[in-house]
Amino acid sequence: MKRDKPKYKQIIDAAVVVIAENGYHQAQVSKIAKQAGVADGTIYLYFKNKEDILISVFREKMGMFVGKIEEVIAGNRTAAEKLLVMIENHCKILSEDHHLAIVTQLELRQSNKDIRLKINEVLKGYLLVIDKILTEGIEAGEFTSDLDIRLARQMIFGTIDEMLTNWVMNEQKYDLSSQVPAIHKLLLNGCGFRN
Amino acid sequence: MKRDKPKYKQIIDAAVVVIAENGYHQAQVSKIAKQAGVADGTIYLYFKNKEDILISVFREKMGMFVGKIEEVIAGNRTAAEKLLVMIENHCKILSEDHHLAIVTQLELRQSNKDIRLKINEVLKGYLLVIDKILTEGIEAGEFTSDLDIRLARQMIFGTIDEMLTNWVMNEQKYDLSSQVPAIHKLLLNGCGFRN
Amino acid sequence: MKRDKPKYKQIIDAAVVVIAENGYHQAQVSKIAKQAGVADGTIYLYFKNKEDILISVFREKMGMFVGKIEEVIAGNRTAAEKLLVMIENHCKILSEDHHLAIVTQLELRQSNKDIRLKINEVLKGYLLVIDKILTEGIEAGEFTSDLDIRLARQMIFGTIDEMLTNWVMNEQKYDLSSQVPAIHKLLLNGCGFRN
Amino acid sequence: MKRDKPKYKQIIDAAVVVIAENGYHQAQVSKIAKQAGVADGTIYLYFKNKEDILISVFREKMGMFVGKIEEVIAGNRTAAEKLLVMIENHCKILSEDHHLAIVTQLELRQSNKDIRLKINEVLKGYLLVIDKILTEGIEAGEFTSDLDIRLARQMIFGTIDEMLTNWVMNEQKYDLSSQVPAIHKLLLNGCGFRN
DNA sequence: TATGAATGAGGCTTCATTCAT
DNA sequence: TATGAATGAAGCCTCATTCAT
Repeated sequence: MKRDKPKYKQIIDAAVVVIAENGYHQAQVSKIAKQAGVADGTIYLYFKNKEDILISVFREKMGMFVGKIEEVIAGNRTAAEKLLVMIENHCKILSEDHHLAIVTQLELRQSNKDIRLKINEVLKGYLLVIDKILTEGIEAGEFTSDLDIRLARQMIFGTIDEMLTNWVMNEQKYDLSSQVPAIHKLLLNGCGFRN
Repeated sequence: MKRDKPKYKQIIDAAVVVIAENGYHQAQVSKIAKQAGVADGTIYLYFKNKEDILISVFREKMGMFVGKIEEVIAGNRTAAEKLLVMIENHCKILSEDHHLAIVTQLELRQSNKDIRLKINEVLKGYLLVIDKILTEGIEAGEFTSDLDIRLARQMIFGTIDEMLTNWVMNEQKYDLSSQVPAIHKLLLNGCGFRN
Repeated sequence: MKRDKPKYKQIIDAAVVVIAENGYHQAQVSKIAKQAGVADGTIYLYFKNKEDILISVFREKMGMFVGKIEEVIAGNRTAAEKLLVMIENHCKILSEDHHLAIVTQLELRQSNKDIRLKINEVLKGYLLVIDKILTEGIEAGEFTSDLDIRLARQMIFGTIDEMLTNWVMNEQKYDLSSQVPAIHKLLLNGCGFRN
Repeated sequence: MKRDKPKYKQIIDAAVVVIAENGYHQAQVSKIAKQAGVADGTIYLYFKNKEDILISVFREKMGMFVGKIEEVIAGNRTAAEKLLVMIENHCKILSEDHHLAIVTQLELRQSNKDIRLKINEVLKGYLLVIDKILTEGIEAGEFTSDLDIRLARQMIFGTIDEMLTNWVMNEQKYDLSSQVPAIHKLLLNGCGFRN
């Protein structure tokens, strides 16, 4: 499998660096190849085309992302706690990788509709995690029973995303983690939380 | 003033149609000119360059937008009511202009950093409306007094934006207005609403 | 006759200023119209097209030029004296009109072959003055009798032209008139002068 | 080094042909590529932009030019002889390459100020050759000791240039070489030659 | 005569992708 | 597998000229 070979990951990582440092529209295949230390043509032994690189970037990084979040969530019992560690870890991962933060919050959004549709496919894993927390929360009586899961999910995802995008656009100047409790509380309230 | 001449608006409207129907990256100046019923060169009597067209589209439409919302809000007393009519009208305007919905929620986001920075300038007007509602709500005791206005604004804007983007990406198949009360309730709860 | 109307000269003079200050390729018709204080379309009531403006600039200015030189030459007796006052006056006219110097020595040379052929037609008047001096000089025994008039004319014109172009390219920093005696002597020697 | 690769010279030569046959302003990059037998994009692997092609044409050809002249001059002893072979060879090279003659005498002069400044840099090599001949001639007593080298250089260069331009504008109809002795004599006289 | 808004043709350059080695 | 030289399609913008007023 190509995805297991070292050059595959090498190219993905190079793409993240190049996109973060040059911007989406200035991330030419030749720049990515140079950053990865391979020839332009070599890229095409591992990826079908440029679009495939971009989607793969998102899939690989987001996969790691969702995996990590599912892992940490598992160690908690209540929906409220799970929501908290989800937000905490989301913020933590992006805080620790500034390049990745720029790429996912700003640059990859400039891609065209086709690519964004495929990115949305990848995002579904994250949305499922949210849905699961919401379902559990309702069942456990933590959240109001008339909660519209789809809308609540949009609130949770939209709020976190907006907060992160603002943070990145402000050049990641302030500390993200200090905002987590307040955001958590806003979202819990939104979901009609009572304990 | 050029902005008052009929051809200015004619070109802006043509741009919205062309971008919505062809996508951001396929919206060539020549297509916009053709749609507007003018020669290519005529575009440049009213706009400095292509970037200027795109920013102007956003500014004109968003300006109308914020103006409309400020207007309808003025007729209401409580922050909760104001928030409701704001969401209602936001949804109503986009529901009535599918092309505009596609352009603002999907296509213009593909623009480069320069254009997006200018678009963000325009968006500030909308964010100020939200802030005003929040401040009034806190002062009136409708919202919890320890509400972080910046985070609450990010929640409100992020949630509405995410809801709208989902709606547009689902090809505007379902009715937006029916979701407004539930979203309104989610956001009110988030703000610690009590009456 | 159009050439006698005030706007004709007004446009010619505007063209000299615009070309000198902006360069040949940046001298748009609209700039010339603005400088002349007329509308773009008015230009075309006095000139067939842009090429006609440029050729007219050269014809009007060069005509004045050759007229002036013929006039001052007439007051002298020997070919050597005539050559001297010709060079003196050529330098004097350009020294007194920096814009004209830039236009004739640098900018109009960027015109295409068609225009340059027509400019050469105008230049013939100047070359005839040189030829006349040379013929008189030979007949009077001042110049060597085996002088090839065509080549000598090329030497005289080429030398003066090169000197002037160097002066203009050096931003007219040094005094032209002080070089006249030395250039005069070089050219007289070239013609085999003896008195 | 790109300049040593065969395609570099191939494109330079194609540019000379295209400019000579179509004129400076009709020498599109695509025409040059076609004449060179390469794709349009290939041009940009060897040249930064169109301006770079034009300057390179002049530098390569003029470099060859000055090199050749320095070479043949070296085999002569007196300044008068050196001046003669310089003129002879200048005429010979252009006589043997009609395209190059058109390009250097007529077409490249239509370029804008930036390009001409860079062309002038290249020309300095030629002017230095002239200066060296003049200095040697004065030291050897062949030329008058009060000769102003700068003005004499302007005479020599201006005269040769004017003669060549006339020849090219007359469509190279007459034989250049037959004029060389007379021009040589004119210039020697101008320099106060005595042997 | 005078205006000036409108026209529309034309070319340099980038960059994803291929393929001979 | 790996290379990297070569390809070629595609679009923004300028500006001389016209013509309805």
